[in-house]
Amino acid sequence: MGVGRYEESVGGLGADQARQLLKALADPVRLQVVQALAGGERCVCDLTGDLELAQSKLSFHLKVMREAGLIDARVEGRWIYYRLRRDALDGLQGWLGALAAGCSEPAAPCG
Amino acid sequence: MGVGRYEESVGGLGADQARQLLKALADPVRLQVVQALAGGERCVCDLTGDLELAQSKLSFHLKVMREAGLIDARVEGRWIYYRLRRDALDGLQGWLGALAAGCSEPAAPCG
DNA sequence: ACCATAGATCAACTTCAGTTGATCAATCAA
DNA sequence: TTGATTGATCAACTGAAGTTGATCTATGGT
Repeated sequence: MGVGRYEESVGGLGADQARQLLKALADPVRLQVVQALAGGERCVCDLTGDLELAQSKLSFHLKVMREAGLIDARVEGRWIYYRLRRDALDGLQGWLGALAAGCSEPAAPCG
Repeated sequence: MGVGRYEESVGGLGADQARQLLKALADPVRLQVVQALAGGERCVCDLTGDLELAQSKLSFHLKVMREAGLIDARVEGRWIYYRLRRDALDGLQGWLGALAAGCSEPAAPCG
C-alpha cells in the first residue's frame, strides 16, 4: 500500500488543518499572543503595548494565526479585536485525543 | 539511548513544554511519522519503508520528536521501536483545554 | 573472524520563516 | 480639510530548520 496507508484525517480535523494550527501555536511570539488572548478578546493596540512587540511584527503573527484559523478578527471603528477560536482549540483537542487512542498498541516484532 | 525529558506529573504543561511539543508536531514529515505511530509502536526500519523517507532524514526527525518529549524509544536487539507518549498527548490536550476555557470573554472597549 | 544490516551523527548546502523599517490605507477628531 | 492614530503590507535582510550523502557504531548471522 505504501502511500495512503494511514488515515489522513483523525478526530474531525484534517491532518493539514491540524498542522496549520499546530504551526500557528508553535512560535514563541505567537504563543505569547495566544496566552494574552486566552483571557478573552483583545484589541491590537493593547496587545502591542502589553507584549512590547513591534507593530509590524505583531501584525505578521496575527496574520499567520488568522490564516491558520486559530483566531478571528472583529473590526470596530478603527480598532480591531482578536480572539481565539474555540472551534479550532476544540478541534485540535479532538485530533490529539484520536492520536492518543491507539498509540499504546505494541509493535509487531520486526525480525 | 537518550530518554525524553518531558516530566510534569501534576497539572498542566508549562508554555515552553507545550511549545516544544507543538513544534515537534507541526512539521509535515513528523506529522506523517506521528500518524504512523498513532496505530501503535513501530520500528525505524518499518517507518523508513512505509513512509519512503531517507534514513538520515527520518532519524533527524525522530530525534527532534524524542527531545521534545513527544515519543519514546525502546531498543530491542538491533532494532529500535518508537511510540507516541500518551502523557505528552494528554498534557497538550489539557493545555488546549485551559486555553479554551476563558477565550470567549468580551474585550474591554479600547477607546 | 567476517560481513550485512539498523540506525545515529556529521558537515555542507538550501530553503523558508521571522525580523526590521518604511510606506500605505482607513478611520476619527479638530 | 487637515492631522493623528490604528493597523496592514511591502522589500530587504537574517538565521534557524530541514535536506543530503557520507561516515561511524553496534548488533547479529554465518
